[in-house]
Amino acid sequence: MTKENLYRNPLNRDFFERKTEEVARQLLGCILVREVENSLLSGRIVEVEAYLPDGDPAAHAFIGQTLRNKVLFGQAGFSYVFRIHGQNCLNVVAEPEGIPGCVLIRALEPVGGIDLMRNNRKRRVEREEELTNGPGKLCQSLRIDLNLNGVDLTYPGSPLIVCGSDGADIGVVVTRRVGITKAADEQLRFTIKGNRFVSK
DNA sequence: CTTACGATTCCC
DNA sequence: GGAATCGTAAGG
Repeated sequence: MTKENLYRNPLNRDFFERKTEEVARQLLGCILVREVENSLLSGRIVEVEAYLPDGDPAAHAFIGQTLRNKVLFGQAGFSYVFRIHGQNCLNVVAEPEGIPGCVLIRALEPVGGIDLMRNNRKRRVEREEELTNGPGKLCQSLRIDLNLNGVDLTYPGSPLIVCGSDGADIGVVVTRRVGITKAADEQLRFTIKGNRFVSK
């Protein structure tokens, strides 16, 4: 399969309809592809965090369904985009319908459209790592905002999809989640070992 | 309507 | 170390 076709061939919904932690691990190495104005911006997922559907005080679903988080309670394989501290964050919905687990995409290794990513950033970016080594940064670089909340990431025609891993052998490191105050001790952050695009 | 609050980023 | 940032939820 050519590279071009590979990046337009998203994962099936079955992939996402599993335990949140399992989806988080398996997402490492997968390619996030954003289509904007006939251009493709893409990156390999190198850092994620799981937010569990039950008894996880740090999860947005913990307080029950609201207008903001309702997509979490729907089908797996959809995007959940929210804004915090003036920045956007991208999540992928996991688990069968009605069970509100999700995976936060925290960092990417840029694959395609790197010049465009630089243009999309508000600040001038020198090092390539700074383009996508944080949840807010990668959303800026890929132009992901609240308009992309609730997008079907498994539909080939979507402006945002997730494609399969290239199959490269990776080591996975598990740590505590970062940047949160509640349930911060849970070992729910997964990163690709040694990858330089993992956030600091 | 008002207010408090972050799953962040950037600058000093 | 601290300011900027802004949509959301909850309370008056």
